[in-house]
Amino acid sequence: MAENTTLPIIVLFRQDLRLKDNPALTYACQTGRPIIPLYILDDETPGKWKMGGASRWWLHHSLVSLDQRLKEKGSQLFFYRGSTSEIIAHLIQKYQVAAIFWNRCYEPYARQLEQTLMELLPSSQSFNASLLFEPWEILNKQNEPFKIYTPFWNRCMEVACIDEPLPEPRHIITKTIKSEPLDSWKLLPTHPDWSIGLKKHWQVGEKAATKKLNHFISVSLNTYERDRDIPSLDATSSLSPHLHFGEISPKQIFHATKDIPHSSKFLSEVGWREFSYYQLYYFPQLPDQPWRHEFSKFPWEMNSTFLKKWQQGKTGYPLVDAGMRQLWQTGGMHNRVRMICASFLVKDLFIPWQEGAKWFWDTLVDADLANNSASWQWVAGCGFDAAPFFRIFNPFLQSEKFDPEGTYIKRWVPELAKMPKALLHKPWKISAELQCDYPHPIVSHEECRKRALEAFKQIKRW
DNA sequence: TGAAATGTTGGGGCG
DNA sequence: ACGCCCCAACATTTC
Repeated sequence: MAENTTLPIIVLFRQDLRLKDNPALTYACQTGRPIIPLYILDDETPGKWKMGGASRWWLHHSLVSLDQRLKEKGSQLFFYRGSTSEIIAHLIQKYQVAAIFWNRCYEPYARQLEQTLMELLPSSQSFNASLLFEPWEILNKQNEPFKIYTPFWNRCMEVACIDEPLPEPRHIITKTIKSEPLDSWKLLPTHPDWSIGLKKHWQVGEKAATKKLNHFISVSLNTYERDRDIPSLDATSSLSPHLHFGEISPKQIFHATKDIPHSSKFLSEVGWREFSYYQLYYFPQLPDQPWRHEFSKFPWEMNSTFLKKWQQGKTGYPLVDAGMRQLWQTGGMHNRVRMICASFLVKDLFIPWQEGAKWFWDTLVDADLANNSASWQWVAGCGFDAAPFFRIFNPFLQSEKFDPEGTYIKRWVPELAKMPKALLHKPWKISAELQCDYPHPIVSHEECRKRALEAFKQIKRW
């Protein structure tokens, strides 16, 4: 019996919401079969890591944008909600699907799902679209996974045969199926609508991502190394949410920047992203369990009052509060400030890093299981190639160093707008007459530091 | 991709 | 002139 080439292929979109450099889509089109472009909102499979609020806001706009892009190609995106494997099983039955094509994800639940899909329809194919290197391609001389970033990235750069990004398909022959209305998913907040700040700060979608990359290359790439740690400047790329949702691929970024002088510092940050995925691949418990075993008995203490003050940006530590408010209002936070806020939660407030990871998961538009988990473990000192635990940030010194004029602090903490800049770094010295609504430091950094070091000494002896 | 504690050095004030 | 002390500036060690 001749193969029936009219049977459709499902292209399952997940964290690859783009047309350019999308191998699953491109190779599905090349089969000549009709395509069913599909997005499933799956709140069941990810367990406790179902998408957070800020991500859902982003997702809504990204899906609208992808649907629009597909319509330019004579196609459209179909929407379903529920368990991915159940929906796919249903669609296979109903439409006699020939195969499922997808781009690989690396979250433990996603890998398991992909296995299930492959069993459902063994003619299916998966592709690499979100990493420069597959985790299994990069091993040390003993054929084991790297544990330290620098040799990992050096090895990557030796291997470096990174494919040119694929062009977007010219035309997409589509099999039309039933679909749910995207609005019925209620991904956008309504009562209250907290997304106003997000709207002001971000443009979502593949075209916006490309534009942002080009803008970064022409304006900020050559000063990136110098200015990247200064949070009042717009010196970083801000590509992380676009990367997370796959509106742009690391290969596109790599090829657009690799030959530009002074791009290596920036590319090594893309390398850290690769390293995070690598960690999650080889240690799937990364989101929950400390990678360094001795940390499983670290005496962190949950304290809901302190946690709440940290979340609200009311700790009395100006740079920490500025960061946490930037996060709440915009869904983003400058990288250096992330490290300082995270260090403060873990080493000053003494709260488990997992609590911080949960909050970031819900509030960041770039919330990404690999990056978020690996970065929190890095700060807490328990991850791969982590900052040694005893490296404890002093938020006052950090603001003196990286926000000397208080520009960033004043932008996000308006109560302090009229404060002399010296006091921003020494807020405990604020006199009664200058005292505004801004809180007194809720803890003493000096004492917290001592407690943290003492606790670290205890777990080390074990 | 720290910061504090401790150690060393060298200039200047002073008897 | 000299030794002594003080302490800032820098370096090294420690957490």
